[in-house]
Amino acid sequence: MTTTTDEVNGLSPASMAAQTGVSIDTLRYYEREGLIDPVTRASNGHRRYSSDDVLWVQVLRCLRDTGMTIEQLRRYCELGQQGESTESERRELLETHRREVEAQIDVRREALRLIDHKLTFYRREQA
Amino acid sequence: MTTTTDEVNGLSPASMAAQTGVSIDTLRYYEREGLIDPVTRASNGHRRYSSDDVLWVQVLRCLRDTGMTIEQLRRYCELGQQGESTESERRELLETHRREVEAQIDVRREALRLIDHKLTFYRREQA
DNA sequence: TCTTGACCTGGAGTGCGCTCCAGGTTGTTC
DNA sequence: GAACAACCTGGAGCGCACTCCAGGTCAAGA
Repeated sequence: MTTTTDEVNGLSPASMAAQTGVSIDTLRYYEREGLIDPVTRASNGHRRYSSDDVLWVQVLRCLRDTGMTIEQLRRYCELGQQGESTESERRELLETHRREVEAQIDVRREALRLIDHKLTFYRREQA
Repeated sequence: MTTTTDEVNGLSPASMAAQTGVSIDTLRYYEREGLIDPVTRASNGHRRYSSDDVLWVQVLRCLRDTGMTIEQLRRYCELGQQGESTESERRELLETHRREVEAQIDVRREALRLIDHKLTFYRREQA
């Protein structure tokens, strides 16, 4: 993750992968799928990711990690490209996902209860 | 989910699916994969699920819903079949998964923060 | 000049967890 | 006794999100 002088105009794919935790292949895949705007290139055609790209990929990762699908993310990106008129739809999309994430937390809290119940059983057996 | 008199000796696959939220196909799949002990059969060869089966499938569902893989669940089941001597390993497996679930909750809490941040932005724009 | 390494492209392959299908049996209903 | 519904089996197929691959370009170092 050492930033070389080559990277004054953006991060190399390898550095980007290191910074975001998203593999080079996956970064290219996201770009193909329209989840990342076409990345600027160095003179040799290699990608150079901007700091905005870093922030955006971190958002993507956050949303993916919480179960938003590629399809939904693509929709969200499309709306972003279509300008301000789509803001209310984007907001709705996020609000829907927010409820989804809260539901996921509830499921997991319930799971913890069940696991703890089982664990007290195992611990009793072993005492 | 109406319990017919036919089902005094156990639930039909359809009722089981209704009760657990796990499809008939998936129930068979779990049985094939060793996640459910071979289910008792009616005289015509049809499965009859016991109330213990119901409880167990609910546990399976809970663990699956929180990301435990089929492979891990199979391991857990194998240990269960091998008797008391495996209890400490089962406990470890659950404790590991417990930590996993807590990490999932943390990821989701972070996601909520990010989503809320974005939402305040959209709401400000719209005000 | 040759090699090496990081990257490029389009497209094929992979792993997981189901989900569906064809062809068959059984039991009930008209 | 014909039709229908619910189930059975082994095995094929599917959708998703990557992940890998072959074959190529380019720039820097020995």
